Amino acid sequence: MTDTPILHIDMDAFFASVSIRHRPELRDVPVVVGAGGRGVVLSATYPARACGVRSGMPMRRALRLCPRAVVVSPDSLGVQSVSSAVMETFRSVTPLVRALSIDEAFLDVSGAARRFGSPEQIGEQLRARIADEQGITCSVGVAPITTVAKIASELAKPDGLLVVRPDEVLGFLHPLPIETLWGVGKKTAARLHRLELVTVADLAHTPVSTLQHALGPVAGAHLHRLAWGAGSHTVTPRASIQEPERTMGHQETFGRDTDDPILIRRELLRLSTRVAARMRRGGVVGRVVVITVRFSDFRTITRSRTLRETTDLAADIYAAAAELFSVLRPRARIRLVGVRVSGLVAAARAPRQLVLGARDPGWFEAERAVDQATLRFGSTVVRPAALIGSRRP
DNA sequence: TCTGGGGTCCTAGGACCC
DNA sequence: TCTGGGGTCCTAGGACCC
Repeated sequence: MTDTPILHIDMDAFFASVSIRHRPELRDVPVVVGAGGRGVVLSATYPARACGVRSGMPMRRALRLCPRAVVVSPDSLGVQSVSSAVMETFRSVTPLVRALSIDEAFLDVSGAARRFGSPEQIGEQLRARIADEQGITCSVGVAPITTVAKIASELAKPDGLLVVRPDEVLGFLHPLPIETLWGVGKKTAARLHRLELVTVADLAHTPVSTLQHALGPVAGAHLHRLAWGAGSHTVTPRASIQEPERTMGHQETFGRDTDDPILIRRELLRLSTRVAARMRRGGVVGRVVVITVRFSDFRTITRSRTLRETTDLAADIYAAAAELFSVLRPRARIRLVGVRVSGLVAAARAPRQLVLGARDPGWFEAERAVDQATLRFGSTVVRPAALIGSRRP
């Protein structure tokens, strides 16, 4: 046992680093990863950041700030396979790995001390291995609790490692600005600033009731605990069968705002088809269909419908999505539509209801055949008739 | 400077049931 | 006649994270 067993490991500028690995001549050039047109910056190398480019920024603005930047499309990079390889490297040290996103994970290394050394040594070994095997750098936070390890890795960036020992936790946390805490974004920070709270110490020494009044009972109590160094002392890997993802969805911004209902319905069908295929691949079914509509003024609404039975069929998902859209009667032009299914459960565990007049089982067969054909021949081979010959605007 | 796409979790009101 | 309290589900929106 060690007293600082939690590692948080975070790749440095992940997408941008992978693009440099592919094209070493870009090493000292500003590189911006993202889609063109109306996209935003996914990731930028440090030379690009020196020009003021930040992730989340509209691409157009980034290129205005840094006209000589090289733009790389994220699709071409194969980041998923790099991510999988990195996670495998983590698992070679401990089974207690929890991926938080494509490029970061928590590790509990308390059981790995005898084979690999102290948490700090393990962190350095993993950094060296990832640099060696993947050609990218990462940063590591080492702490007794998850929340603190996460902050430590952020402060260690780029290409660093930071250890926070148990007796250092409060001394480490309290001088930090409140925005550093996980879950404190723009709006929450603004509310706290109105109470003249600036540092984590300020937060810690404010009565819980005051925070709850400002932020709500759950968020207020949660932040107060975080300010006193609360967090998990261990890491539970996600067991995909018992704990499937809770929602799955896709959305897409049109190249140009539109009010053409045929175009919009066609897009809803395309998105429904993608979501359903992914659900079947993941072995999940769901009951709640949610559509998202974003208007040209960026106002965004959602509409949802709970189905009588769970499904993983595009036909069901699209039927609900189209029905939800048809009652909207939007007046403004539309910028984006999305389709999402929530209330997901593992298909094997879903209650099988025998309903009178139940759906023709032919649908199951048809959509599974599509899955098979797609697997063998690619996604353009089989698709709904309404999508044939269509190009997105 | 005109703002992506993938998610998670919380809140709050109303329906409905006991 | 003017009135309860709790629990759960559904729906919509919002904040946040990467």
